[in-house]
Amino acid sequence: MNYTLRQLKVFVAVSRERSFSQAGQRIGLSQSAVSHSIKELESEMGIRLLDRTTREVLLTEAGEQLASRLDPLLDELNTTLLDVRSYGRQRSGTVRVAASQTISAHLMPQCLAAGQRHYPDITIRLSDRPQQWVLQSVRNAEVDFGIIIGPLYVDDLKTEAILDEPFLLLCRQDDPLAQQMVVEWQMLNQRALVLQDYASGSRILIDKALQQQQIEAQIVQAIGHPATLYPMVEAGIGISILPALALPLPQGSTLLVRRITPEINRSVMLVRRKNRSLTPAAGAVWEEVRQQAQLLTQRRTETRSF
Amino acid sequence: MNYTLRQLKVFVAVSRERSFSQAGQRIGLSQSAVSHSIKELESEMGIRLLDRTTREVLLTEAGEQLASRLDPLLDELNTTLLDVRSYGRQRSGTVRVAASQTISAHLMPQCLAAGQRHYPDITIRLSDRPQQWVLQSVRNAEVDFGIIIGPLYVDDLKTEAILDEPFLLLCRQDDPLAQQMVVEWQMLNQRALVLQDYASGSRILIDKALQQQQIEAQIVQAIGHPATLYPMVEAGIGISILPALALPLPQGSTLLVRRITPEINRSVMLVRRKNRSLTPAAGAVWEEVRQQAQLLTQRRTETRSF
DNA sequence: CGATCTTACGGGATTCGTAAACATA
DNA sequence: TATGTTTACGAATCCCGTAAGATCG
Repeated sequence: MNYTLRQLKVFVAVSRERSFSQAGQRIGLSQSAVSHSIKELESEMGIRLLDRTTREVLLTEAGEQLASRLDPLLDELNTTLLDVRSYGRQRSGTVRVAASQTISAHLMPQCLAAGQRHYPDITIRLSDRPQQWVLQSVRNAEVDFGIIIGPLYVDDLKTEAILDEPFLLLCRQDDPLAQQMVVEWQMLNQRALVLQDYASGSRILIDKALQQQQIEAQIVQAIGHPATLYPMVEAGIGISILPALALPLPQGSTLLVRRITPEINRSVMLVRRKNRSLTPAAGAVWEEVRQQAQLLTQRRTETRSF
Repeated sequence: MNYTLRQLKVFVAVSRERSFSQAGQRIGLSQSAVSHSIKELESEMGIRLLDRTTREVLLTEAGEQLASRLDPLLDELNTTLLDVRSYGRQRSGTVRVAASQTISAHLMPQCLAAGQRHYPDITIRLSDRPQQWVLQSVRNAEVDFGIIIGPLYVDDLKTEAILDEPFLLLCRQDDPLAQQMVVEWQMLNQRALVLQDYASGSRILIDKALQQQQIEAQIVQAIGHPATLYPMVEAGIGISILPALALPLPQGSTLLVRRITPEINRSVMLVRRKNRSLTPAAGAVWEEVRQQAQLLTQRRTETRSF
């Protein structure tokens, strides 16, 4: 059986209007096209559906039966398609994002705010977790997407770097290194370091940098949360290395920040399941985060700060 | 919104098969056609419905939603169309036929038998009524069609003559007219006639014939049912004029039948509402009656009887 | 490297509209 | 005769299939 949706729509239109020409006008077809469609539908049904004279168009018994059943069906079909389409346009629902702690604390707040502003109907649920958990959450589809620290190769997920920034030195004002505007990695040799632990994606990058620069590391503390670094350094337990995102320093801090050369960068990366579409809402949030990161980069370039 | 039934069918097929090529094979389309259909549907929906790699095809959230709602809908749509089509092919149900009494008694029995044989699922309900009631029943759609006696012009109904037959003379063996094989109308002048009443369509035709032949009518009895004519004539109350269909004579009758010249014909006509389709079953019965009439004509010609 | 989807493009079927023919009240 | 449907036919569109290209595992 080979019927067309158009034929059915035409038939329903005619059965409502009781006129070929008016039905055609209603659905944007010429009278002849309507006639042809009906004729073909009848031929495929093997039965006359409409009794037509020049004065009136009447439904046959079969036509009556078809029209009465087709009418609500086509309606529901249309509703279904409209629903799905509106779902496609829809920017609402809950979007789950997982991010490591530095990012959660320093990039996400702006993103959440901007997200609320642009998409009032989207609820963003942010989970701050160790980097490895973030990846796992993405793999398990527990979250729509994640934000991690790179460079990092994850070949079963789709990643996109959205921000590049240098690692910086954090020290007290009375530290010898404070004298220089730019510090060399070598100068960190044998110095006591307070670093984040491996829950942070940054830590492994710092390890790699120290190794590459052949610094003998004296890591006196490995901290879980980056905010704890400040009081540690302030207390003179050691100096620290932190990413630009950890700035600005907390209110009233007397610590100093210095560039380190050669510059070692880390990147912030969005990550999501490979070959899987995001929900429309998640897609919107993904874009929002990317834009916020881009905005941050711009602002840094303009002010020549980190 | 401009979606095609084919696109929807293709999508449902793909969502079931989880493969473009297999879906294509299933519904008789090439892989590329499937791809194109899906792409177009997605573009019209404004959202990706399927996440596809070379290894697997997965439904997105929107796709899942669409597929789950579309699947039963298309099923029901198909069922509806099949129902109507089978109704079109269907030769069952009740067909209501109205016929005047002569016809009910002498043509319809064979038609009913043949109808039962050819269409065991069709129930034919025959109503025998005066001619005027037959027409009214057809107009009111109380019956699917009627059978009347003509010639008769009915311009608000559609008529079709299916049988022509002469009026014949009915008399006793000892009647003077019995001597002749062919009787002239003139010979009926001043004779006592026993005729049907005006409930029969024939009566008015006989009146007309008598008038045309300038016969002075001496109608001694006007009978309701034709079967009553025989005992009347047998009893010597008068002679009668009856249509060929009223033959053969009842068992054991001693009466004779003679042609009358010039031959005056009546016709049997099918009649139904103008510009209205018959139900399939009624159409089948209509054809059956016509064929039976044709068969009767043939048999008469072959046997050279009336 | 094999299996699968996507894209490009030519050909064929479908379908549309104009206009004339036809039918009916 | 006026209104509305059917038919004929040229034209535009749509859709399919082949085949080459791209991608993923």
